[in-house]
Amino acid sequence: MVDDTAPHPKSRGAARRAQRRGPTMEDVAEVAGVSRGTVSRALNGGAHVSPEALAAVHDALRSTGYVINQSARSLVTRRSGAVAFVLSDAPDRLFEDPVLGALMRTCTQLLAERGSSLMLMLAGTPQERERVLHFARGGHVDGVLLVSVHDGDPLAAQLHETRVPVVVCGRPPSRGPAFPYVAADDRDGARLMTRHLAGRGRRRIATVAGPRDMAGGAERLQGFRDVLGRRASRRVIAHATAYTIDAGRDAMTRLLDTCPDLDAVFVASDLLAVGALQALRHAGRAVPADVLVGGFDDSAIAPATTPPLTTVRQPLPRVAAELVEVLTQLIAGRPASSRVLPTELVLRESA
Amino acid sequence: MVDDTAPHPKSRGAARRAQRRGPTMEDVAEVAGVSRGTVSRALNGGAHVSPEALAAVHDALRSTGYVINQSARSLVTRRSGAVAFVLSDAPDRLFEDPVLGALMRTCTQLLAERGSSLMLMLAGTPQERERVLHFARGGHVDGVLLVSVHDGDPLAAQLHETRVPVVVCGRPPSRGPAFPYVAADDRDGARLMTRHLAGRGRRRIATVAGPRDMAGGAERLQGFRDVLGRRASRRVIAHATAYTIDAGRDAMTRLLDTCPDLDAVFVASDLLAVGALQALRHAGRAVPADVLVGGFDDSAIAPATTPPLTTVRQPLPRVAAELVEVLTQLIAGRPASSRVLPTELVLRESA
DNA sequence: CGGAGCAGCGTGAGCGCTCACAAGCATTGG
DNA sequence: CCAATGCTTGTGAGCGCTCACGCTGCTCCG
Repeated sequence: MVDDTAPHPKSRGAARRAQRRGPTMEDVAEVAGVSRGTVSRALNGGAHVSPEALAAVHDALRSTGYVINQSARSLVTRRSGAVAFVLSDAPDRLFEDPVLGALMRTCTQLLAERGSSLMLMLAGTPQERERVLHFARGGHVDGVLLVSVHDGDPLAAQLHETRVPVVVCGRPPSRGPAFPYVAADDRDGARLMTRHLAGRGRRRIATVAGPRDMAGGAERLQGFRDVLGRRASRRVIAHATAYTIDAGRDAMTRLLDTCPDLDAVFVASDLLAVGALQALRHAGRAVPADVLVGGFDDSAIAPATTPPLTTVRQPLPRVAAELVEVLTQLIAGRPASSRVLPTELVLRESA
Repeated sequence: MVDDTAPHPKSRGAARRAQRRGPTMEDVAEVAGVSRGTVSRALNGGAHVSPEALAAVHDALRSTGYVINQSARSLVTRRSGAVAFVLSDAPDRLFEDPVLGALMRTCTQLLAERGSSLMLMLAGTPQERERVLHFARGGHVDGVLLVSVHDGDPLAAQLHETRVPVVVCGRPPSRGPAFPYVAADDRDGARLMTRHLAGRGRRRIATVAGPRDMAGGAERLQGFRDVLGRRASRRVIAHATAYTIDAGRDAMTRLLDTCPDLDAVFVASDLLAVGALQALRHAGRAVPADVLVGGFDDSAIAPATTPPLTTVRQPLPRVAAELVEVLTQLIAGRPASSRVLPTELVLRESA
């Protein structure tokens, strides 16, 4: 025997009711003894609703276990309630860097407080980029948080055309579209660290700089130069090809080659510094005795290196907060401007 | 018939065009010279559509720049096209562990291939958990990927009541709801490592086990015991309180206290091992000369420790693939069973 | 004391899509 | 040569919500 209460695959019409779909606004209205419109108003801030009606609606909400149908709402409001967190870097980045994790986590939290959700999207390949664009154009997301943008990234320009609100995390390339951005003060942070290194009496200070095609790295290098002036010769600068441990090791190895007498090194990110420490150890240089090492980010890995890494703290929670704030403003149609947040030196044992 | 120049009281048509909303399916249909229905069919697999109509629709799609309105579609299909990636652990976890990053990345990619997106949701606090439940009940997500579940996590049971498809990553608690899960073979991996340690002639082998309230950790401990038998006394086991560097350091410190003569240690995760290495260094024990250290996960940090960490590889890309596969099956209404994937030993210098 | 103004509420008209249905047409077999 | 069959297509009816509008009944001022 077939249990006729079981949802039959074909008979949509009638069985639909039988199928457990949640209560609708109409159901809530009936229970509360008001109309759909009043329930809707109550749900959206409660303006122009009498206290009694409001209370009745809230009771009904609870007793029916009503959950709003976001699709129906989005259909008319044209707001999806979601934000894309777009990683335009090579996918490996997410794989390693704790900074990204921290950022995502805080953004997710703050977005949730505002009733929005975070959609993770990768944009490393052309197809992935096309998908992001598609989402933006189709209104599947209300805004985009663009993370780790390289110079010449085609996504930024294309995103600009969709007219979807975009905020960039970190300083964006100078020649891309002028999106508002939120960044730590990379240049000043680099100055802080370089000054610290010089202040410890080191004479031959080198740097492992970030990838050439990322604006944040350029800022950090500039800060380094600000302090060292002409002493910041080519010889003491090695560019990493990416923000990874391996790239840090490679760059440090090159540096030891071009500048064997270095006695301090400012490394443009903690992850790079992990690699740099490896290279130094491999070369038999003691840290901090022979060589002082300073990182950047104060990511979760910094206290765990050998020796613990002296670094420059990016106020990541604040970066996330401002990112969400700026994007929220933009989504609400209000203009918003870029923000640069102060950094601070965190002293540990490596320098 | 209808005089379209006549000012119809509610003539939205004209105003709509003025508002620059994207083209709708109706627009595409008009351009293609077919009906809405045909466009819809063409978009959804193209069954029962003539080749000519299909071609016309595709041209029209391109020329109009049409993007489907996901809300409208979801409203009727009751499919959101999104999956929640729920982190039920303390938020810090995401902050640190590269394993999670790798998992998220691969899941995002694979989900995208299937036309779905990944929503990151935290579930550390009661409010956050409520939000996840709300999403599940409201159909805002088609399914849930539940990561790092503790024993007694209330979310799992509540999620079960919503009848939303759920897949657990890692072995779930034994007494929770019986969701399908995808996990690495923790027990066998632990055996592999323990045998390796014993095979190198070490006599006093200890272990830093995972938190007591997580099933995966229990499995790893069991594998350790399988090999060591009665030698796996209480004295050689220290439980970490979480999968973090700090917890690893603490546990290792305790271990050195209760079992000063240990000459090898199996640490239940790479992140814990980073902490353990610190503690050993601090205690003046050389690795691997005095103490062999074996980790678990083969996360991005493993090759970067000092010395590079010998560990057990979890096939993370496969875990992610199976996770997505199982969830897809479940969402399609097909039953799916749990999967346990093989692990392998990765030899580096620490053991 | 009458009407303007307004808060509170209900109603109708969609938002853009999918799905069932029926109609149209070509193909095939009896 | 017509009925039966199957493929292709168009159409109507919503999915559950918001929003503009209009109605009611009250307050308040001229």
